[in-house]
Amino acid sequence: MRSTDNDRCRATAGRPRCPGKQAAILDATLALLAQQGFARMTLDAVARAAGVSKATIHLRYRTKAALAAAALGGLRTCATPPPAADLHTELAIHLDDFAHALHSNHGMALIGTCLAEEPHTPALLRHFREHAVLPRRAALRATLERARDRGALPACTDPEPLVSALLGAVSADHLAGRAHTPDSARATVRAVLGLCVSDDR
Amino acid sequence: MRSTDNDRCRATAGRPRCPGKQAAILDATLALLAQQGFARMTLDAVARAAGVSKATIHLRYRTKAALAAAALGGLRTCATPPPAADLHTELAIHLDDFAHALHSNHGMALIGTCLAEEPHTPALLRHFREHAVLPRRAALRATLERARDRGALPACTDPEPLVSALLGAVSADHLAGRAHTPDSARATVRAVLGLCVSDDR
Amino acid sequence: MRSTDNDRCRATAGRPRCPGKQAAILDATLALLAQQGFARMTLDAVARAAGVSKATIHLRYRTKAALAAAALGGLRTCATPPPAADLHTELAIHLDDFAHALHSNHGMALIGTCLAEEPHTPALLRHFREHAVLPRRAALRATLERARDRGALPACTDPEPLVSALLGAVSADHLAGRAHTPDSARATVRAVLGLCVSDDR
Amino acid sequence: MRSTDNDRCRATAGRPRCPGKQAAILDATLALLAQQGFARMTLDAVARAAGVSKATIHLRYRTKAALAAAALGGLRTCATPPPAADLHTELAIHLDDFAHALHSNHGMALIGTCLAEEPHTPALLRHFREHAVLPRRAALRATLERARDRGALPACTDPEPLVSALLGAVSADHLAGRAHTPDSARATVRAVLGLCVSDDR
DNA sequence: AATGAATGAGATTTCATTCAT
DNA sequence: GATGAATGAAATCTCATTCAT
Repeated sequence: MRSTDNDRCRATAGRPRCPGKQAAILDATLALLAQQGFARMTLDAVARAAGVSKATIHLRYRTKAALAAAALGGLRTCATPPPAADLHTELAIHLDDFAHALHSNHGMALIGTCLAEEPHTPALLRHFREHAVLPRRAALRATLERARDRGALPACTDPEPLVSALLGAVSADHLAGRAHTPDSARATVRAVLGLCVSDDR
Repeated sequence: MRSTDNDRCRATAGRPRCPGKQAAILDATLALLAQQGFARMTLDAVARAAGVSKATIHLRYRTKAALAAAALGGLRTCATPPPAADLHTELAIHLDDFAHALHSNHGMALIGTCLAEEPHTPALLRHFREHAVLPRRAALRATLERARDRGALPACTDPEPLVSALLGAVSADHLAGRAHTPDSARATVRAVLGLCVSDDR
Repeated sequence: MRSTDNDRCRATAGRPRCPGKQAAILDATLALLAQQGFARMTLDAVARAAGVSKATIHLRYRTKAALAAAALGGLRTCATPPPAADLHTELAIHLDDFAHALHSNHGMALIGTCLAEEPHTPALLRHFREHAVLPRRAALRATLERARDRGALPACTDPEPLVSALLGAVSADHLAGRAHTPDSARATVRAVLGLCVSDDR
Repeated sequence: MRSTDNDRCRATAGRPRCPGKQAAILDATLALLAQQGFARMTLDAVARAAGVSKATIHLRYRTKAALAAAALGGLRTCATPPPAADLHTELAIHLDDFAHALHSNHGMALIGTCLAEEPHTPALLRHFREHAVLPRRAALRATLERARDRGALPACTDPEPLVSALLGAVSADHLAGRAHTPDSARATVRAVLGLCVSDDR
C-alpha cells in the first residue's frame, strides 16, 4: 500500500470517477503551468479550461502543488530516436527537437517555473527532471554511446558531459537571446565534437 | 575651483533622500526574488527586509514589476578574468565561478523566475540577460578569443557556440540533478574542447 | 400539475445559496451608499453589515460599482397613489411623501452620490433614475393627468414641467436649507398651480 | 480674533506667501472637486494641477475638507440681473443661466458632491449654499419681487416657493434625464406662473 | 515658505481551500 | 462523485498627512 505522492488522492470505493476528466484536468494544468507559471496559474483557470469545477480538482489533488506535480508527471518526452545518419546530423536532429520543445508551448517558461519554485516546491523540479529531463538525456546518451561503440567517437569518451554540453548549449542560447536555427544546431555540434572528430560515419 | 553659482544651494529642494534606502530596497528585492520567485515575493516582505515602508517602495517604483526589473538591473556580474593558467584550467575556473553563482543565493531559481515570467513580464529576462548573462558570456568569450589568438585553439574557432556549450553544460547539470564539482568542471571542459586540443599553453 | 421532468431533481447543482444573503448584501449596500456615499463606502463595511465575507460579495458582483448599481436597481419607489381628495391636497401628499423619502435614510445624500459619481460611474445615476426618479414622476404625472381629464386643470396643461417644478421645489428647498413642512408643501402647490386654479375638486 | 474656518491656517508673520499660489490651489481644487467629487479628488492631483507641492497645500489648509470648503467659499455666482424684458423672458433667462452653470464644468456633480458629503462633511454644503445657492436664489427672488411690485404678479405672491419651483425644475429635469433647452425653460416658466398670468409686461 | 521624502492606515480584489447539497 | 457557494488570508496599490531640509 504505497502512494506515489501523498497529496494525490486515491479513489478506491464508491462511484467511479468520470474518466475523461482526469486527463482534461492534467492537460489544462500543464498548459497553464507553462503559460503562466505555477504561482500565477489559478485553480479557477484550470477548472474552466478543463470544464470541471474547482472542487472536483481538489477531490483528486489535495493541493495546488500536488496538481502541478501530477501534471508534470504526465509529461511524455517522446524518446524520438532520430533516424540514422552521420553522427553530426543525428545530434543536430536531437538538438532541433529539443529546441522545438523549448519554444513551442512555452517549454522554456515551464523549465523556469520548476527552477523558480524549487526552494518552495521541490516536487515540481523532481517530477520534471524524471519525466522530461532524464528521458531526453538518456536518448541523447544512447546515441553517443552507439557512436562511440562503432568508433565514431574516441573509446574513452565520457558521454554525460557531452550530453550536458549539447543540450545545455541550446538553453544557454535561449537565455542569451540567440535564436535557434538548424544551422546553429550544427554549429553547436561542430563546436562540441571538435574539428578533429570526423564528420562522417 | 568653486561652484559657479552658490555652494550653499542644496542640490535639490525638499527633504533629502534617506541614504542607503535605495540600496537596501534593491538588495532585499533581489534576495527575495531569488528565494521566492517574482510572483511569490511580496512587497510587504521587501519592505520589512529593507526596513522601509511599502509606500516608500511605491514612491520609487510604480509597480512590482518595475521594482524587480530595477533590482535585476543592479546585478553586477564581476567580469572575473581568471588569472592566467593553461586554457583548460582557465575555463574550469570560469565554470566553477558560474556554478558558484548558480548555487549560492538561489541563482538558478533566479534564472528560473526570469524565464517563468517571460510571457508575463519580459522585462525581467531582458534585464537579467543584459546585466548577468551577457557580461558573463563576454568574459568567457574573451578568454576563448585570447586562446585562439595565441594558437591554443584552432584559428577557425567560432567562440559563441563554445560559450553556450560551456556555460550551458553547467546549468544542464543542475537541471539533471548532477552535482557540480571542480572535477566535473574539468570534465566538461575536456569534453567540449575535445581531446585533440592540447591541454597545455 | 407535476414537473415535466423529475421532481427530485434539484433546481441547480452544488451547494444552494444561503437564502437572505443576497437581500442582506443589497440592503446593507444601499444604506451605506446613502450614509457614506459611493467612494467612502467600503466593501468591508458592507460585508460586516450584511454578515457575509467580502469574497461572497465579489462572487455575486464583480466590482464595487456593479454592487452599487445593483443596490440602486433594487429600489422600489412605492407608487403610493394618494387617496382621493381635492387636487391641492393630493399633490401635497405626494410632496410630503417625497420629502419624507429625501430626509429619511439620507435620501438626499443618495441622490447626491449618484450625481457626484456620474462622470465616473454613470451607471449609478442611470439605475437611480430608472428605479426611483421616473417611477415617482410617473405617479405624480398620473395624478395631474387625472386632474386635467376631470377638468380640475386646464385641458392644455403639459404635465411634465409641472412634475419637475413640484418635485424640484422640494429638493431645491433642501438645498437652500429651507425645512420642509406640510405647510410648505401646500405653499409650493399653491405657488405652482397658481391662484387662478380653484382649490376644490 | 475670530477665524472663519478653524482649519484654515493663517499666515501672520515671517516670509509672505507667494500670492498667486493661493488662487491656483483653490481653482484647481474647485475644478477637481466638480470633476471627481470630494472623495475621489486627491491632493496629489490638486498639487499637480496647481503647480505646487502637497506640503504647500497643507501649509494653508490643515485638512482636505478645509481645502474643499475654502474652494467652495471662493465660488462667485454672478448675480446676472437679466436685462429687462417681459417677465416670462426674464425668468427664462435666469433658468437658462442656471442650466448652463449646471452643465458646464460638472456643476450638477458639484452639487451632488456637497449633498453626498453632507453626513460626513457638512461644511461643504454649508459653503456651497452660502456662496452659490443663496445668491442665485436672491437674484431670482429680486426679479419676482420687482414683477410683483409693478403688478405683473399678484400682490399676495410669496416669492420663495416660486424660486424653489423654478430653480428646482431645472435640476429635476437633469435628474430625470430631460435635456434643458431654451424652449423647456419657457415651458417651465409657463407651467409655474400659470396660464392666468399674462405673458406681457 | 516651500518642497521632496516618508509613512500608517486602509481599499479593492484575488485565490486556494472547505462546505453543503 | 460532482458542484456551486462561501470564506480567511493575503497582495498590490493609494492617499492624506507629517518630516527634514
